[in-house]
Amino acid sequence: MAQIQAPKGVMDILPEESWKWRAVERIAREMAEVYHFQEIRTPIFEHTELFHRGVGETTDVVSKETYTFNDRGGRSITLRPEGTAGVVRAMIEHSLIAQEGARQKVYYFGPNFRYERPQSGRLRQHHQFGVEAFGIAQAEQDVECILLQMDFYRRCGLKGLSLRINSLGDGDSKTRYRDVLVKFLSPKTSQMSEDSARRLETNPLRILDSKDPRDVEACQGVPPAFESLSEKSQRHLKRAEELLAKADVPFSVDGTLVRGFDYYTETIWEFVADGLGAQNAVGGGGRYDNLAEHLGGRATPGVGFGSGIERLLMALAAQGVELPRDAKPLIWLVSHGDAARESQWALLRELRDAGLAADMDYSPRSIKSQFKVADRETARFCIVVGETELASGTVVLKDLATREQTPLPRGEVVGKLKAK
RNA sequence: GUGGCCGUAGCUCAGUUGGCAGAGCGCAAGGUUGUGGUCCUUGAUGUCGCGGGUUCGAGCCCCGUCGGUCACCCCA
Repeated sequence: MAQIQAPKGVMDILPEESWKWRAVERIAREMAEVYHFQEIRTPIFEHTELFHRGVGETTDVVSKETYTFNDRGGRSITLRPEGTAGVVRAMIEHSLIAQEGARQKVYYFGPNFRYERPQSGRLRQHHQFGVEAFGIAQAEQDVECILLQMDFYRRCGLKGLSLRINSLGDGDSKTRYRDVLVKFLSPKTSQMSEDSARRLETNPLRILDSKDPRDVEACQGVPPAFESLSEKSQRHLKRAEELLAKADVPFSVDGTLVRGFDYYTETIWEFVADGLGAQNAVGGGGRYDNLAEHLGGRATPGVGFGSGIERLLMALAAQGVELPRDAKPLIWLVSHGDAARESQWALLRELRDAGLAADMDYSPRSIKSQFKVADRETARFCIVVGETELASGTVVLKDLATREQTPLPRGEVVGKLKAK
């Protein structure tokens, strides 16, 4: 029988790895809650229309990378390729941003799906930790998100981080910059890649992101985005820079930084980390002041980021960083003889009732083998029972690290271990 | 979607001009019929990714396909 493999580009997170995921998730939740964000969980699929309108029809992610299908009722459904659109939809749907002055700060954790060719740091299912803050237009909110993101990385032990920021400005500034780009690049259309020549019509900002040597050449001397900013947008960017500097956050302003989704306005940013391959961004974000209105809600400013968990773990591994492990100490029950095994089976129940992590081997192996298994399972203590102990109503408690063995009345062992 | 490299035991990998499928690690049992990590002995485990083709004979050559990996594209 042919064996069934996982679909291309997805990853199983096995027990030897899953503890790292839990460590990262724990840190993410702690940081989000310290910054007073609350968790939100939205579905992993939505109506296709949401991403077309929210993320943008002309983005690569939506136009050629979505998992889209008709469900049995004939509705067009798309597996979410990013987290923001669904969160905004939920905010509007549940009237959380319907009132004037409403503010909401939420975080999420979960999978995203993009139909791409897998490579280092790029999968068809990947996971993100993200936050979104609604209702606050001030640059403080942008910087709060950046600080939270950075603290999250630092708490995970990530090194070699660099932060780039830029501003696309409000809607008018963005349109103005678009026109500037078209004017600047149009004479060079013939020297650019076909993709970029096409983007000149559909999504000129994306051309700035191209690594094609022809496009890089064409973009030489391109005017930076901040030259097209309105006065208000300039002030917003200046304020964000000022706040970052005051917080001693190293960053650089990159006037040609752009991001893959159409909804961004004003501040955008990206964190790059050492230890990754060609896909070296661990996370990025930005402001999206027009998105809520664009999706049919009340006009509400918003800002947030998404951070890739796989990439974070990859960078941490490459940097040799150890994440904190929070396993309960394991107690392994060892027995000699059938009667002793029966007795241990009962003790196992008592230990577990007391909330202690305990296990034993149910096959009649030799004592030696039982210890080997205990060792392999990284047990901290063994409780040994044989004929002698059964007869005297005692157990032998062994500390596997020190090899120290102490006989105890059976009735005392649970309490003793609970105290450790 | 395009291109390079790679698919042999659970893992890492050898496998000669086409001629009996291998090693190390891991796993199991034993080395005082009651004590682990080191050491020693013995043992088990394969649809050589899958499907065709060439050949007396294919892990090896050819075609296809699936998967992995890296880069482009794009992004986390």
